[in-house]
Amino acid sequence: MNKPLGNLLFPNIKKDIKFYEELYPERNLEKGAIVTRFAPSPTGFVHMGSLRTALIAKKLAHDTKGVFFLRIEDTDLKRSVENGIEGIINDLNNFGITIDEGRVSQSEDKGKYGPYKQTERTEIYHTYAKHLIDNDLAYPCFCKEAELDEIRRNQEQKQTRIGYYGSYARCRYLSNEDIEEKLKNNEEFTIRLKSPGDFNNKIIVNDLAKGKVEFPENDLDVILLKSDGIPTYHFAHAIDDHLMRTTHVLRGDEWLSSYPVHEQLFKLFNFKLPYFCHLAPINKKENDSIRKLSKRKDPEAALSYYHEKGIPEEAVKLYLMTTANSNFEEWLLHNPDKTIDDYTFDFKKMSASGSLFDLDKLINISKNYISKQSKDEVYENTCLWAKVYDKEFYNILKKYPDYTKSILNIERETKKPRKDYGGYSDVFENIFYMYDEYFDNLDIVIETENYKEIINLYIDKYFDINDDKQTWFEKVKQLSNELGYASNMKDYKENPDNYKGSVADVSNIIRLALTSKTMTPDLYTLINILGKERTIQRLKRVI
RNA sequence: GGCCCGUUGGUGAAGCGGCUUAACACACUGCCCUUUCACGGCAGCACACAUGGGUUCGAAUCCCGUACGGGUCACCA
Repeated sequence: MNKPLGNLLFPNIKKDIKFYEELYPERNLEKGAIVTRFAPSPTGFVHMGSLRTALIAKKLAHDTKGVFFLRIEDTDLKRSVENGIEGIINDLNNFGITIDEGRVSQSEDKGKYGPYKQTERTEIYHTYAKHLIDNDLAYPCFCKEAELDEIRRNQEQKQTRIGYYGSYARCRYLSNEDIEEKLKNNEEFTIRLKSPGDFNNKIIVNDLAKGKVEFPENDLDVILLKSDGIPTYHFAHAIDDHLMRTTHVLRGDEWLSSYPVHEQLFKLFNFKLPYFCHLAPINKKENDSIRKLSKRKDPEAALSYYHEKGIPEEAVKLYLMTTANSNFEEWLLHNPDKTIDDYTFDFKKMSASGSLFDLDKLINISKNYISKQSKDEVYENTCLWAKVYDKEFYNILKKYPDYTKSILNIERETKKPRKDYGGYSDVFENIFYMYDEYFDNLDIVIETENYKEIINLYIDKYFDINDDKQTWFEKVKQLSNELGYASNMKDYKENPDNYKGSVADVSNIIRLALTSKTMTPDLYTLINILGKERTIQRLKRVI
C-alpha cells in the first residue's frame, strides 16, 4: 500500500474504482449474448480490414442478442483528424453496420456505458491509475526520452531483452521523498505499471482465431498514463472493455503480442477476462514482399475506392465475409437467396494467416450481386453513382428513366441474368450508345466492303419493327442468303469458301451501324428499344 | 536480437491420422451452346501440402529442428 503517493499524484481524484464498478454494472443480457465493439482511432476513413472486424463484431452481437457498440479511441492527439468521428460513423452507416450504443456523432452518445470517447474518460482512467498506485502496483516515471534511448542502447549492446523492466526500470525504485522532490521541480512524468510478472513464467491464451498461444508472462513496466495524463492503448483497453462489459474483443493480430500486458492488467484489477479474437490482416503483394493493405499506400484500402467504382456495399461485405469465414462462400453458393444475416459465423472457420486482397474476386462477387438486382434497383443505384461521379450521364439517366430501364432490363430478371456490371461505373460503357446524345458524336467504322449494300437491302426489304424475334432473325438469314452469306453457321464453318461470310457477319454489320460496338446484348431487343425511327435513322447514317 | 504467429496451385481456400489418384471458388486457356457479347455446360491449367527428421501399419493432418514470410518489442493505436 502506498496511499500517500496516490494522493500526491492525483489530488483531484476523489472517487474510487468501486464507484465506477457500480455505475457500470454487468449487462443484463440473455445467456450466451455477446458484447462486442468497434474501437477505431479517428485518424481518417475506415480501413477495409477494420470494416471486416466491425462486420464480424456486429454480426456476433446481433446473432446472439447481444450489444455492438462504437468507442472512439482518440488517445493519440497528434494523429486525430478533424472530422474523424463523422467519417467513421458515415462509413459504418453506408455499410449498414448499425450500432446499438456508443458515439453517434461528434459529441453525442447513446447508451449507459459512456462516455464512448476516450478523451472524455480521463477521470475514470485516473481513478483506476490511482488505485494501482495506492496498491503499490504503479509508479511515476520521470525518465526522459534520452534516458530511455540510453537504456535501450545499453540493452542492445548486451544483447539482452529490450524494454523497461526489472533493474532497468529505474524509477520503480524511487522513494516517495524522491518523487516529491521531482514533483516540486515540476518534472514531467508518466505512470508506469509496476509489473509483478516473471518472464520465466508461462501464460496461455485460447485465442478464438489463433488457437492456443503461449507467452512468457509480462514483466514490462509499460506506460499506463502518458505525461499529458492520457492513457495508452493498453490501459484504456483494459479499463474500457471491462467497464463497458465487452465479452469478446475482436482486433487486428498486431495486438496479439501485447496480450500478456493486457491480461496482467485485467488480473491486477480482478476484471473478468473477455474472450479474444485476433484477426489476421488483409495483405497486398508488392514486388516480392507481402505487407498489410495500407491506408496510405493502397487506394483499395479506403472504402471510398469502392464507392467510386460503384461497387455495392453489400458486395464488399460479401467479399469481406468470404475472407473472414472460409465456408461462407460455399454456403452462399448453396443459399443464393440468403444474406449475410442468415449466415452463422463460426470462429473455427477463421483463417489464422492473412490473405492477399483479391480485387478480381470482389468484382466477380459484385457482378453476381448486381446481376440479381431488378432493373429498377440497378437504375436507382446507377443514378446515385452517376450523380456523384458522372453528372452528364446522370442527367441523361434522369431524362430517360423508362427508356434506360428497358435497356438495363435486357436479359435481366431471368434465371440466368447477364453479368455485365462489376460496379455501377461499368453501366455507362455498356449502354451509352443507346442515347443519341452520345451516339451522334461517334465515328462509326465498318470495315466490310459491301456493308452499304447489306444495310440498304435490310432497310428496304427486311426491316419491320413489328416482327417477333423469330421472324426477325429469319429475315436476317434471308438477307444473308440473298447476298451470298451463309445463313447457317454449321454450313459456313464446314465450307467457309463457299460464302462471302456468314449471318454472323451480317448481324454484326447491323450491330455496328446501330451501336458502334461489336459486342452488345441481343440485337433484336436493342432494335425494339431503339424504336423504328431511331433504328432507320441510325442505319441510314452509315450509308 | 528477444518474444509471438503463419506457410496447401497465380489468388482465396477445403482438409483435423486411413474416405485424398488433395475438394470448391476466383483468375486464365480451350471446347460446346450461339447472329456478337454475356449466361450456361464441359475440359484444361497449374511439378499445390515450405524443408529435414521423428511418431505410426499409415501423415497435408501429430511432435521436433531448419528455412522463409509476417507481427511486436513507442509517452502510436
